Amino acid sequence: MKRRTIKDIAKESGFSLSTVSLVLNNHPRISQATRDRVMEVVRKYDFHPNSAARGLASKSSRTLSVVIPNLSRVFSDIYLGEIISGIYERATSQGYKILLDIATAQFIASQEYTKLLASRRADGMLFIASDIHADYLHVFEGAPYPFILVNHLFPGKRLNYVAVDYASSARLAAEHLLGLGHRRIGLIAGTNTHTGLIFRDEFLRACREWPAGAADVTWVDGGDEWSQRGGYAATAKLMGLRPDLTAIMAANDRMALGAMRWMVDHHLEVPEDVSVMGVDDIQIAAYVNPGLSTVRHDLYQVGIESCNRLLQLMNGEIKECSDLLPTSLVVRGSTGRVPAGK
Amino acid sequence: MKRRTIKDIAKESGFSLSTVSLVLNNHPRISQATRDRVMEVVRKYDFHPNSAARGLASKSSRTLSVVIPNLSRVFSDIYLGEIISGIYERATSQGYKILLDIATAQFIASQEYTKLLASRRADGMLFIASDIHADYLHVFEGAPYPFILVNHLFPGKRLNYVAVDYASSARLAAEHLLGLGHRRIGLIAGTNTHTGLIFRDEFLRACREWPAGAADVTWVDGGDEWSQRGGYAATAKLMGLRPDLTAIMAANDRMALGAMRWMVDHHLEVPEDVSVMGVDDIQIAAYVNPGLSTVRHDLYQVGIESCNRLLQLMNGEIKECSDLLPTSLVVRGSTGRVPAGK
DNA sequence: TTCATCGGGTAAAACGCTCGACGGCGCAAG
DNA sequence: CTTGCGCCGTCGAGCGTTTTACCCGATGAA
Repeated sequence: MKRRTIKDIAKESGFSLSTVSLVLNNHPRISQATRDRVMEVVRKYDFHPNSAARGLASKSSRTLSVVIPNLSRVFSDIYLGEIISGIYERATSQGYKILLDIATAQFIASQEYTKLLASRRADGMLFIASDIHADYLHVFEGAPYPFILVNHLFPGKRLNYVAVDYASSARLAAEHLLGLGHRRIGLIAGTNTHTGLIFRDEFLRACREWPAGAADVTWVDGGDEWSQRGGYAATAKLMGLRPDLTAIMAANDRMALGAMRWMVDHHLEVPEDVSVMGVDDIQIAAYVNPGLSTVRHDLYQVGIESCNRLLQLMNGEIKECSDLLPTSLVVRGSTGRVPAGK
Repeated sequence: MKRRTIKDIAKESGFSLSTVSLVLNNHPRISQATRDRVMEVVRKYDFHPNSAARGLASKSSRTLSVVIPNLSRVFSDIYLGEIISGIYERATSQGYKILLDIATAQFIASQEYTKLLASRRADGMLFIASDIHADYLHVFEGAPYPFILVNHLFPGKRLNYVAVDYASSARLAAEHLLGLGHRRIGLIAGTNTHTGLIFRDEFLRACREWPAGAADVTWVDGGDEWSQRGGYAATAKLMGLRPDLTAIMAANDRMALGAMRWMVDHHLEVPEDVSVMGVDDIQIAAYVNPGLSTVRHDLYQVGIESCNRLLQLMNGEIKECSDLLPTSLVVRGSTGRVPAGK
């Protein structure tokens, strides 16, 4: 069966090639009557224009590249799911498709991130995969291609980004704990991303400069995967170092859940003995017992916004972008006033 | 900055257009000397051939469409992640890219699944998103396009598929529990997929026909999301109906974890009071306490194999495919002999 | 010496669509 | 009755590759 082309539609409908093309692209130049006649034939043959030909002629692939990290359990991370859903929603609504890539060693080594754009396979790129070591991204400085770092940023590099405001999260969290009277706090940080470092540093700063008296913060690394396991191990370490801690602050909810689990396993009550706080407000945070106090990061919104910005970059509406999205405190049962006499 | 084309490379290297093209496609026709001369220029300009033009001329997009379900927390399902990783690995190794789509209502309603292939945006489709209601897939019967159902199947429809052998899983699980002496078993089934139904029916059959005496199986639905929450609720229901159950069989590990959680909350020991068993062998199954006995489903392999089959379908090596992948029993601590006197 | 063969390269016709330039026609204004 | 202008539609020149013939010169056999 021969594949149909726009030519067949033209012949059958009695109009010219160009007319059919214009109809298919909803060009206002064409009258409703003509449009109807053409569409009738289009529908009759269930015709769909060849996208390669379209891409070639129009110089646009109507495709966005999305690069996700190569963590073993990457998909199990709700974090990513939310972002991708947001991106998908936005991209689809604008007629764009999503080309998915995983930032494997191979992907990086063969510079696929450049090829994708240079070969026009994708019109722009949303990079969710960066950690602190992604120096190769410097090729995107100076914006040779529409490129956005999603929920990450590199201080000092001129790379477009859309991210949650981790510094503000750190402040909200610190103020909450300090306000409850905590002065000996354990911090489980993520140090393999710049956003993680920003969070840590701002949290430490806020605790140091608290008007009602500085807090004593001990911090440890929660591991590169920001996982429950990592949080558990980090908590063990913290409590070993400082058994007198009254609060644990984890840089994300999953690590916080690990911390809570450690408390249960060691017969410590949350928040009576130790308060535990996370960041992100993942779905399960509301369901654990006690509910996890956290700072809400709207990752879906990050996805939406990144995609928006990328589209704007692509059609020249903006030249660069460095958005920080607001966060908000979510107080649940896992944090409480510092125990009397502690 | 003008975009370079193959023409520029031809001019600069002193060869013809066709020669450059042949070089770029590793055609044996060209001598090593020529190849080197051309590649030198290619590298000098960091040239990457336009993929739309390629696609148009070669009639292949070198892209595979992957459609995933529209569950709210779909990405948090390790199940999907494993499959996609497998697909990605295989596709990439063959020079194919992945076009990701989510089976939203919109996606279905606008028949994107057809458009994608008809417009040649993708050369083939891997459909992971099907549930029992996906009747619209009938358009793929008779193989108008390379299409494979991943880890699902529709009895009675001639649709290609690659799936884990759920019937064999059911038998392995049943034999394990029956062999331990259990005769009053609660089954948490998933009924929104055909594979789920196959599992349930085969499990019931195996229990009915057990040589050493049929078991009494009570089954309930675990909910459409096959989630921990669903498993928890289903367990509550089962234990309400039949407080004398000695074993709970869940159609996947996540529901089994929900069941174990219910036991903990109700001060029942696993497996001393009640044995609990799952299916899939997700990563966490080995880490819970006690370890979850389960039937191992190698979802990564399902991804690899589906992609393999799709590629074979695409280049005509096979005409259809209905693969069932083997499963194996994994015994951990959550199942034990039926309690004495019960 | 002649001629078939072959390795290695080239010319040029697709591939199927977009879009800017162009033009015919009818109607209102001059 | 011209002229000008808008509205609708058409012409046709690309877009950047792939790929099928075809060509040419060297080589070896007859």
